[in-house]
Amino acid sequence: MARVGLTPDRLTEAGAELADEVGFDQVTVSALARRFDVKVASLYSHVKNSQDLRTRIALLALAEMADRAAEALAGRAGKDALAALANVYRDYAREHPGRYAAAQLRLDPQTAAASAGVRHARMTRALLRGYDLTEPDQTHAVRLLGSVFHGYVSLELGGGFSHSAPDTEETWARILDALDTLLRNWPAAPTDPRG
Amino acid sequence: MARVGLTPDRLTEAGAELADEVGFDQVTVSALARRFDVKVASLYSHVKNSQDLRTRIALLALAEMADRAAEALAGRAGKDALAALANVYRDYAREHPGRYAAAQLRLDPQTAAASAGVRHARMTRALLRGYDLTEPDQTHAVRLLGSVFHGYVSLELGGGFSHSAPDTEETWARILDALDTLLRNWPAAPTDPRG
DNA sequence: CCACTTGCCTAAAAGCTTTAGGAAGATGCA
DNA sequence: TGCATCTTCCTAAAGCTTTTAGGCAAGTGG
Repeated sequence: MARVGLTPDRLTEAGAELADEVGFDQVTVSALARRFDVKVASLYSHVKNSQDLRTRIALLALAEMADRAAEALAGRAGKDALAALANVYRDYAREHPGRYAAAQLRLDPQTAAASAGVRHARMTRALLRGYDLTEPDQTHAVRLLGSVFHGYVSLELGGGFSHSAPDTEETWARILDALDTLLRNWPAAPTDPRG
Repeated sequence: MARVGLTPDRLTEAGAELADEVGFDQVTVSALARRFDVKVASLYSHVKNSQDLRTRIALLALAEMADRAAEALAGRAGKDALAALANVYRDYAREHPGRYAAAQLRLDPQTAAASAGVRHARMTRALLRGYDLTEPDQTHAVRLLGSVFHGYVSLELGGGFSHSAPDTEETWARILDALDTLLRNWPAAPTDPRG
């Protein structure tokens, strides 16, 4: 009785909040039921199982980040755009660590293809149009940017850079500088080992 | 009866193998007990709890990677050393995905300080002595390398680069090239926004 | 050979996941 | 309004994991 009004979307949203509060791997069907003050089994009418719930949270996070990225990129080009996109990821991870962790969830190919992940790839490619890269190199650059953004954000979030002296703000700025320089002078052909 | 000869080290090693086979997050005290054909409670004499087990696996992975890195760096400098170190991480992650995942486990500061993590940091710094970087920049470069290595490896491992056209081998080579170039011409001061 | 330590065991409580089937609230149609 | 139906949430129950407490037997040392 006293229907609470559960829906897959409400559960996903609440699951995302829970993830940000206690960590993505602590998101459990039980915890979510507790949060709605409802019996555990009730959730299984709205969500297939635990994995399904986690996948939905991942998709939500990817979509939210893509929305932010699209807004940040609008009207920007070159280094401005680079910094804007990079900051979207970093800021999102800081504001929503659980959601960010969710976005790293390995999705099966079909789900991934239907996710906002493809928007991310497209936006990174769009950003690179501000630099002079032809096709094979553009893909390499997309992958480099993805690696740096994800690697930096996850190391920073995991405390990998704590305690050390120059603050991470400074490092972040310098890395964006470096990436911009690199993209503007992308080393052409595979260089000879004895360069 | 029939003592199996459990020790913390044997459990850790077996846990690492299990992680590589079924994924780090599937490493459970129960599964490990099954593997030794022993009752679950028996493991609790050797390992404090589930978290303790996971931490031990993480420390093992960090140490193994550090050993490989030390060997790979011996006698190398410059781009050779850069590629050698980078490949240690990439190869380790491919050979031991579960252990690599374990190495990302967030450790509490004390444990982290006593781990092989500090050797990794030292080796990256040593590698950078082959390039001309003075102190604040050196730290920035350490963080950049850490980000790229970790980011690339984890995206590649997670299938983030699958399906696309230029193969990842090629991209990896180009990224190492790019990093080498970047480190040799590290952009000096914070550049002006309108560079 | 006896005392002691250690290693693995049984037992049990507590939490999470998932399925099956029931009952009350909402909805739709006459 | 009245009744059938569907939906939402519930109880019950089985299975798995974690963790603690206490017991017996296998090695170890004197």
